[in-house]
Amino acid sequence: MAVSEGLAIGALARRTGLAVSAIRYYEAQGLITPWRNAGGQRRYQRADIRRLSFVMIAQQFGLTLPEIREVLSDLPGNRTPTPQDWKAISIGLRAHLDQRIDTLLRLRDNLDGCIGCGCLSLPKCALYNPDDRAKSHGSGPRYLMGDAPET
Amino acid sequence: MAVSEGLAIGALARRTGLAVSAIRYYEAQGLITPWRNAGGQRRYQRADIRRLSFVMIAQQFGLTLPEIREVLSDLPGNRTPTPQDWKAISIGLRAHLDQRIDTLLRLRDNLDGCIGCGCLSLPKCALYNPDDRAKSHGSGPRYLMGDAPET
DNA sequence: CCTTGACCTAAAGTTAGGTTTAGAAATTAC
DNA sequence: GTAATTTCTAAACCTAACTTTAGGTCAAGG
Repeated sequence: MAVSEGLAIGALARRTGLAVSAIRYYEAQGLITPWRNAGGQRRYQRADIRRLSFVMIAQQFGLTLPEIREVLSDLPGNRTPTPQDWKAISIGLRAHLDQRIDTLLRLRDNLDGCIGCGCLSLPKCALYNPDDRAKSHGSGPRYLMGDAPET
Repeated sequence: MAVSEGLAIGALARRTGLAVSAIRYYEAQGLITPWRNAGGQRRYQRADIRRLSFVMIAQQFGLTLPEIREVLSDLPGNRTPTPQDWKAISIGLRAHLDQRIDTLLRLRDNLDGCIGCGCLSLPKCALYNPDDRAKSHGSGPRYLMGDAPET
């Protein structure tokens, strides 16, 4: 009941909408660092609600958990982040998001070209873009190639 | 050597850039249907190069394999797809892509608002958008909520 | 004919991001 | 003070999209 006892994991879960198991998992991934009370239970700061909200938003933008950890590492470790701190890392997110949008717009333009020519798989097809790193994660084929021009 | 013996799986792999194992996997998922030669080996049509190229492109757009199978089911089964057939299903892809882009643009606008206010996690924060289905697949938290206004 | 390389199947392994389970200990509620 | 919740850890399980492995078979070159 004392003011500075912090939130239990269940309370944090209710405040963020995350599952308790997800919060523990994020801790294992280094995204959040609670302290322990006398009985060994995790206790969280109120600022951690915001931290986890940020994690969820960044996931919507397609960041992996290691990437999010990286972004969060720019927050000050020694004090509660201020709105300015959050603003700073949000600008980084914005850059990431812009890049994803650009990639998709490029894909769309290329697809328009392909719709026009009906090709989809010719070597000259603009959808041949080996450098696209917008894929969700770890799977999928290596590159995009195609047919010989005839056929 | 005969004209209509079809491509062996290794040849198809080289033509598409996919791994042999991936092509077999796609078959198991119903994305491609080779026939078998006398010795039981898979043989593919030249049109399958294009089919697999389409699979790869659709994956870049974030479609799952079941979704891609669904899209491909609109191709004629009884004959080799024409450029017009491909054009028709590419237009469907285009719609899917447009929707993804719209979602990201909306997220970006909301993030801009949040950068402005420095909030990121207030209930009134526009990033609270439970209806976003643009997430890559099957994982991630349920909804986005936050902090009480103070703190 | 024989060897080598391509191909076969089935099953297990991989990564990301979690969830579920089991059994025990801490907290809270009455 | 006891019962009902929570929480704890560790390990197993889950899905998607593949890859790897193991133990054989097929096909092509010399």
